[in-house]
Amino acid sequence: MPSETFERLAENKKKAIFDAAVEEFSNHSFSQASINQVVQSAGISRGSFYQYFRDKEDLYMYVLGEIAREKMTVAAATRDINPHADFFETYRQMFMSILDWAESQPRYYRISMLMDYDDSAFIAKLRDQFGGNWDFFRQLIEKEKQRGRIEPHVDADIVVEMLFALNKSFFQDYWQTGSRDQLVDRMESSLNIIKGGIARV
Amino acid sequence: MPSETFERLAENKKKAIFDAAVEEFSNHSFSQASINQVVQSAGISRGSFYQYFRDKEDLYMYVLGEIAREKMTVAAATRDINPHADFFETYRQMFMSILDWAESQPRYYRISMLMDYDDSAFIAKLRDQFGGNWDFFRQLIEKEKQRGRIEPHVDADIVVEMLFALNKSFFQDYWQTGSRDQLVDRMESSLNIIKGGIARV
DNA sequence: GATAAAAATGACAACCCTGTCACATGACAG
DNA sequence: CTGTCATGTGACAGGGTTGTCATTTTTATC
Repeated sequence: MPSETFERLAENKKKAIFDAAVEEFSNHSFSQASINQVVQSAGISRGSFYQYFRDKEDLYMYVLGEIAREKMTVAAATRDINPHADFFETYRQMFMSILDWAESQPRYYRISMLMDYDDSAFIAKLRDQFGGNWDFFRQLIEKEKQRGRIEPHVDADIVVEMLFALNKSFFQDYWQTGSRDQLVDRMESSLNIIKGGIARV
Repeated sequence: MPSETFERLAENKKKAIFDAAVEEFSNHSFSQASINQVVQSAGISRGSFYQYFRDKEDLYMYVLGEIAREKMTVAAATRDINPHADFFETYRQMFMSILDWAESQPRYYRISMLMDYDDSAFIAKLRDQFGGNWDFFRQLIEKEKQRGRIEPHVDADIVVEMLFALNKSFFQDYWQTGSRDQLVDRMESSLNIIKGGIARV
C-alpha cells in the first residue's frame, strides 16, 4: 500500500502519478514496466517515488485497487439485469457490459489484458486471486438445471471454464485487431453452440 | 540462422549450446531469456556466442527450427489416423498425440507455452506464423457438413476458433497444475458439449 | 523571522544486460 | 618449424534497471 506521505499528497499530484503508472502498465507488462518511466512521466524524482511506494509491486497493487474502485460503478450497473432472463441472456448482457467498460476505459482494460502476458510469480498469484467471479455463473447454471432449462447431466464447471476460456481468447484477439463486431459475433455464435449442446429442448 | 562457423562445430558442442538455449527458453519468456545465462550454461565465452548467432532472435529461431525438425516424427504419426473416423474422433486423437508429445518433451512444450506469455513484437509475429494448422479442421468440418453429420448452418470458423481457444486455455492450465487427467476430462467434456451443439441428430 | 518537521531531490552504488574487438590459442599445410 | 587461417576469449563501452541516502527545499508552527 502507498505510504502515508503519499496519501497526504495534493490530489492533482496523486493523479499525475496514478496516470503515469496507468500509462506505463497499459503499455508494458508488469515485468517490463519501468519505474524510471513512471517517475519521468509523472514529473517527480526517483527519491520521491520510493517515499510513496515500496516498489513496483506496491505501485501495481495501488493501481489495481483504484481501478477496482472505479469499476464498482460498472458492477452496480450489472446488478439490475433482468432477474427473469435465462442463463444465456444474462451472460450476453454481462459480456456486453464488460465490453462497454473495455471500450470506455481502454487503458485499464489493457492492463488487465497484459496480466495474461506476464510470467512473473507476482502476477501469476494475482491472476489466481482476481480470476473474476465466475462462480456466479456456475450457480446460475445449477438453478437453470433445477428449472429444467438446462440438461441435468451437464457439468456446470466445464461450461463455466469454456466460457472463461472463450471470453479470454476472444477478448485477446479483439485487443489486437480491435474489431468490436467480430468480438460480439464470436461471443454470440459460440454461446449459441454451447446452448445447443446443453439446453433442454 | 547460425553462422557457418557454428555449423562446422563438433556435434557435442553444438548440442551443449542447443541444450543450454532450450533450458533458458523453457524457463524464461523470450524477452526475459538471457544470453549470459545461455553462454554460461553452455560453457562457452560470450565472444564465441556472437560468432555463432547474430543475436537472441537468431538463437531462438534456431531452437524453434530444431524442435520443428524433431516434431516431424510426431506429425508423421498423426497422419495414420483412421480416415473414416468422424471429426470429433479425429480431434480427440490429434489432441492426445499433442499431449503425448508435450509429456515426452516437456521442455520443448514449455517453450511453445511461453510464446503466449510474451508481448514482444518479434514473438507476436512468430505466434501468427506458427499459429498451428487449424485449417485442417476447418476443412474436415465442411466435409462433415456435406456428409450430413454436422448441421449445415454451422460456421466452421467459429467451431475451429472455439477449439483453438479451449485447447490453449486448457493446456495452459495443465502446464501450471500438471494434471493430465483433468486436461483430458476437460477436452472430452467440452468437445461433447460442442458436439451436442453442432452435430446433426 | 526562527525553528522544526515533512517532503523532494538526484547522485550514487550495485547489479543486470548486449554487442564488439583486439588479442590469444588452436590446427593444419607446406 | 613456421606461417596462416579458424576459432576462442574476456575486458570493455554503453545502455538499462533498482533502491538508498545525505542534502536541500518546502511547509507549518510558534
